[in-house]
Amino acid sequence: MTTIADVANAAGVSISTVSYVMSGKRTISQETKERVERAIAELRYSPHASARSLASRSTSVIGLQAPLRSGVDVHVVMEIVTGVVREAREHAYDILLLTGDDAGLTLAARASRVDALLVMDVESDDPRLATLEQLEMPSVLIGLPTGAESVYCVDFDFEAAGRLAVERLVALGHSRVALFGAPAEVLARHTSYADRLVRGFLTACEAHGLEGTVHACPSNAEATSVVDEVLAADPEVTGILFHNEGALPHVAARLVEGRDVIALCPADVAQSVSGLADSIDVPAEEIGVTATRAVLALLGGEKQSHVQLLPPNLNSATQA
Amino acid sequence: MTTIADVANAAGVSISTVSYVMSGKRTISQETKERVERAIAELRYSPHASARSLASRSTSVIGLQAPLRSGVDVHVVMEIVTGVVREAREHAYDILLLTGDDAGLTLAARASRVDALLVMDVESDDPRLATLEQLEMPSVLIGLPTGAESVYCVDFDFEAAGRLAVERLVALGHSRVALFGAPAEVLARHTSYADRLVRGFLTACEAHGLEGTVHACPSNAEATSVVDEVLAADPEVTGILFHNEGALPHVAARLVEGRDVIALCPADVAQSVSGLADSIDVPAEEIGVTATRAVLALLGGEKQSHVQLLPPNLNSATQA
DNA sequence: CTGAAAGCGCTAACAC
DNA sequence: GTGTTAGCGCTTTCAG
Repeated sequence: MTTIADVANAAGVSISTVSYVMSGKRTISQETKERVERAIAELRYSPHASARSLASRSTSVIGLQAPLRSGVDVHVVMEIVTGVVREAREHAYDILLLTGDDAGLTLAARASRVDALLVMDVESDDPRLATLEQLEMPSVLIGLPTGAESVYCVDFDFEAAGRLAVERLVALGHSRVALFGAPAEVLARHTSYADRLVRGFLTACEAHGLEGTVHACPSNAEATSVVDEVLAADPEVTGILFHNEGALPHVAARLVEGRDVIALCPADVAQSVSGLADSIDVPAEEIGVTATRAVLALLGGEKQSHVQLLPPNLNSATQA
Repeated sequence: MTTIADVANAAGVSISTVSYVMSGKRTISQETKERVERAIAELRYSPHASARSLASRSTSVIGLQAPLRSGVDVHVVMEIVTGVVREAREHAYDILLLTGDDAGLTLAARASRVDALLVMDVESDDPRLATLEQLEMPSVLIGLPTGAESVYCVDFDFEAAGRLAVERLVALGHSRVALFGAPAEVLARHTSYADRLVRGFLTACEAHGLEGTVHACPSNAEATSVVDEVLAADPEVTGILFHNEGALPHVAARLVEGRDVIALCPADVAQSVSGLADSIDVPAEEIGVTATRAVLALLGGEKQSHVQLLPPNLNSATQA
């Protein structure tokens, strides 16, 4: 293992000079700077992460709690994680994957393994909020718990998306609409995004004097029976907001017969299903990037708003 | 921040005693042991990870290179990662998520950020093999590059799965069979598992004197046109091995008309699609667990075989 | 513009 | 059975 001392020797300078060349925290003559950089390159030196964090009291690691639990939309999760990792690496940060429970956060934080925390799969009344408070470590939620003013939150604006969808369906002339959403288990634990979508949807229905119903939906082929039942029970439902990427390919065909379906999912998924009226993109990777930027800003001591919601956009099929 | 010195003070012992109580590396009297443990609990002490790794020259972190690139089967990737994280945590190891490129490995390894590496999305002739060699860090591939005797590899035995499927189709009486597999891009870069499945499939076809063809398949609704074309061009194809989880729900219906389809995918996915002849389970989470165990064994200095392939099992629909 | 040296919090000899 | 102490490799004062 080559250390900073090896580099100092090779370059004929002191250890601190090498350190300062790397950090740029003090002015170095062009000449010594080059000598040091050459030595670094020749020796393929790269500083020992633990030694550095011990001395500097920071790790350049962000802890990420990603949902490895059932019911979540794997595709979206993966894209968010991709965004997080990409943005973090761009700023020389690494991502430590934490387990989903409360202990995952606590362990990483208390052992000073990470500089900050990024928490996914947030529930409306999330038990981890209290934990985060205690840890007093910079942290950002991907999601939006109810009445959370103190924490930092980043997410797609599912509530606005619900409203937008209803407004579009109204414009298309529908008077009975239905939301097919997350699996029952996700709704049952009041996952933040599912709650907010439902709220936006129902609020808008009320505002427009529509009848709107909400239906949990399994993420696989079983979705077909749910859809069939609902539509059989109420054939007047002609406008549909569909928010379940896993189920979509199974039900797309029977859904669009004489109806308008707005799919809420990543753009590529929507594209692969034909016959949809419109779609609203879930910008998953962008969520990850934005959340990571928020964390980095926090670490940089920048002030910022506590809640950042990415606005929904309607992709009109007729315009394409 | 509470340090080991605080604990030592509170318990009225030396810091080394505290250290030894935690590691169990020397015998401690029951009494002092309890005093120390009480102090640890009261102070909520947890050792500083960087300080520990600096002194002990090990991090308790495993670097994981997961594929965040297109074409891969997100569902399977997620399950593998789940298995990895779970097994790692069970042994007090954390997972650092590395970017997919060559630099990701090198950076983490040279900075001593990790004790070992776990590499996913392996290609038959993977450029990272050379890199890994140089790094001389314990590492395990999830996949099986061609002619790799020196590295450690864990994976599902896709080649055997290909043979097994053909044998089953033969037993069902088919004489013309087709494999619908990974997207073209995945095949093009010779992803290890795709290559091996094709090899097993074609080998077995030859052995049984069958005509077998292989077709790349997009992971979305576009798969339908591929399937339609192939089946239109050769209506005699009655036995099918389908290895593309993303495409399966789109094509299942039209595929099974008068044919037998064996799906190669995680059990829950297969279950949600009806009308299949049989399925072969891809035990994704188990792959993750097994690979992690291999890494841990390596770290523990245990000898083990270089290649571990999980055998395929046929789930007969008729037996269910 | 550069060096010397004091820690960062822990592990693991080396003492007794 | 327990304490003392020399590092681990780096950052950052303090001193020129």
